[in-house]
Amino acid sequence: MKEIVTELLQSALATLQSEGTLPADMAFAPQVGNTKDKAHGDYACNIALVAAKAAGCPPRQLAEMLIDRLPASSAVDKVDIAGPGFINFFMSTSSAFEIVATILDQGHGFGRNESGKGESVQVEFVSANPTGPLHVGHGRGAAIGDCLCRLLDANGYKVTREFYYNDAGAQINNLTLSVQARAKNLTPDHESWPEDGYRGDYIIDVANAYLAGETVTADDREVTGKGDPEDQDAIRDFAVAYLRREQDLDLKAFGVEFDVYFLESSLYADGKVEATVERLKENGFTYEKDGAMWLMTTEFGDDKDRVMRKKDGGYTYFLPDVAYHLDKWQRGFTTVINEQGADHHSTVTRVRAGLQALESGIPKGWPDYVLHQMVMVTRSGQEVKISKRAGSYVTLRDLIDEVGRDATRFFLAARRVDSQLTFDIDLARSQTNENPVYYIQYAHARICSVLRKLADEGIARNRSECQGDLSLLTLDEEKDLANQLARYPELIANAASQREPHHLTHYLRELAGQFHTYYNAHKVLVEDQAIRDARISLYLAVRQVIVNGLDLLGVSAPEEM
RNA sequence: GCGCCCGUAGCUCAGCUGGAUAGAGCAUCCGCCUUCUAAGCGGAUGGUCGCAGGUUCGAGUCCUGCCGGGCGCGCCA
Repeated sequence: MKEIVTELLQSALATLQSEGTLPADMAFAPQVGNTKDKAHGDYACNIALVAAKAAGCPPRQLAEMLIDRLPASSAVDKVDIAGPGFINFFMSTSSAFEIVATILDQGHGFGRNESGKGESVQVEFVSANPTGPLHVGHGRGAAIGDCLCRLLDANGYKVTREFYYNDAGAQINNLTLSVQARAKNLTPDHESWPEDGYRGDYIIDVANAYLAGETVTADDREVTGKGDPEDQDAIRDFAVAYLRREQDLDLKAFGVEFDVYFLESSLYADGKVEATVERLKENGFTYEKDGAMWLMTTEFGDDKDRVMRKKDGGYTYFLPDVAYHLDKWQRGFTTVINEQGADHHSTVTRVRAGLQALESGIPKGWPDYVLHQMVMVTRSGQEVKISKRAGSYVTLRDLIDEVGRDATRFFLAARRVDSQLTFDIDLARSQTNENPVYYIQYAHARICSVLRKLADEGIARNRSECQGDLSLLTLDEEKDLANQLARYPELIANAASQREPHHLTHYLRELAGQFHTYYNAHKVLVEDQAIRDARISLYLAVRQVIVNGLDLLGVSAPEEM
């Protein structure tokens, strides 16, 4: 619909250019927007204000000339000039409902497009260290990352979900020492408790399982506890496997699946870390100082150079990170999105700098980052403290167990990634209209309920069949609904390209609201069968879009509540 | 101190690449079930968009400086 208006305007602009009113050597791209106020019609365009200077006449006068040159279209009822020179389009009622047939025809495909042309995109998200269960912050990353993947898929991209498993380095040693300490029955207040050790109770569970000789089976490995509190290698292997299994279970409970688990240790095993170091040295961006090897990241916009190899010979986390991203590039991903917590934002410049220093033809701003801000959890208006090191924190699993997967996913994806998120447990649990998840699901269930009622009367409606004369749909609520439905494909395109999944939650809340309004104001199962059939078609279209939208969020659409 | 993010109704938040009179939900107040699920709907109240400048036909949106909050500033990740 919006495309039609755009085409009409383009035609009129071209005419004005050929007439010499507008310069022929300039390009004019009319922006057609949705109106906020119905008095302004269905669509509005500001091109007359934008191009007024080029035309050398007042905006309103230019608008008038444009309107005179708009080709005739049955989709447009009326065109007005308003305010300083906006062109308002009032679409015909009949054209507004064409979307209903389109939706029912396309079904689950409605809203999807092929703009990605099958390009391979990799999204890395969660990537939690195997040093503890996933917490709410990881949950936000999982909800956003997974929704982003679904959105990209809906836009015709070939998506690879990847989890970077940091199974080497200092934090793993720290984990090993912590489990060892617990295996020796030490408590965090003991004088020989490891400095910065993980104090959480889950470490006790790991230690006990290790001592008991339990066998843990994670998705990619199976390890049996050796039971020897002195064998650090055995403890490390067991602890990593144990926590990896826990995270697998957390993610499964959340309904998030990854295509690739990439092990940091494999970068060492495959010589990719060394190769990266060599390359950086060859390119002349390294130097020795204070017994360490530094990378000249300041050459690429960092505020200071960074240590890449420590005095003790080990690498800092960011060197393997660079090797890892080179590997991503070499695997052919021209678009890579890293979804992380904003507390890691300092890595962005570093990793990009390291990649530039490789001089491997990687573009400057590569890869993309989506950084989400912190999550605060509240219960009864009180903040529930999250402190991983201290061990008293809300795990993702706790949340899922308490409020359910649907509400957890929805709430964690419902805010702009840029702003901090308050997760209100009471709200997420509530089964009232304050809770957007239930509100939306209820709209879906209501439609299903009406269809059941209809079926009881012996009338079966195929979920994808458009029946009835849509021209009988003349109510304001019906047109509003149709317009909202028509907006969906554009929303999917924008949410993906802007990497802003939260738009989806807001859209669905609005759609559900409009549906409830309509449902309450007008009965659908009316005597007049022609009207009934047309309204049911509209219902089916609403249901389809709710299903499609919730699916992109990974939230279920129950048929009854 | 430096860097990044945020500041919109009493509360939680939208505001789509600057566009018309700034929008929802909750809370508060007033209404609606002999009608397809009241887990719902309608109406009312509620704002100097943190503050001050600047850019332009037009700024919640862009720029600068302050104020307030979060995060980061490791040879941790």
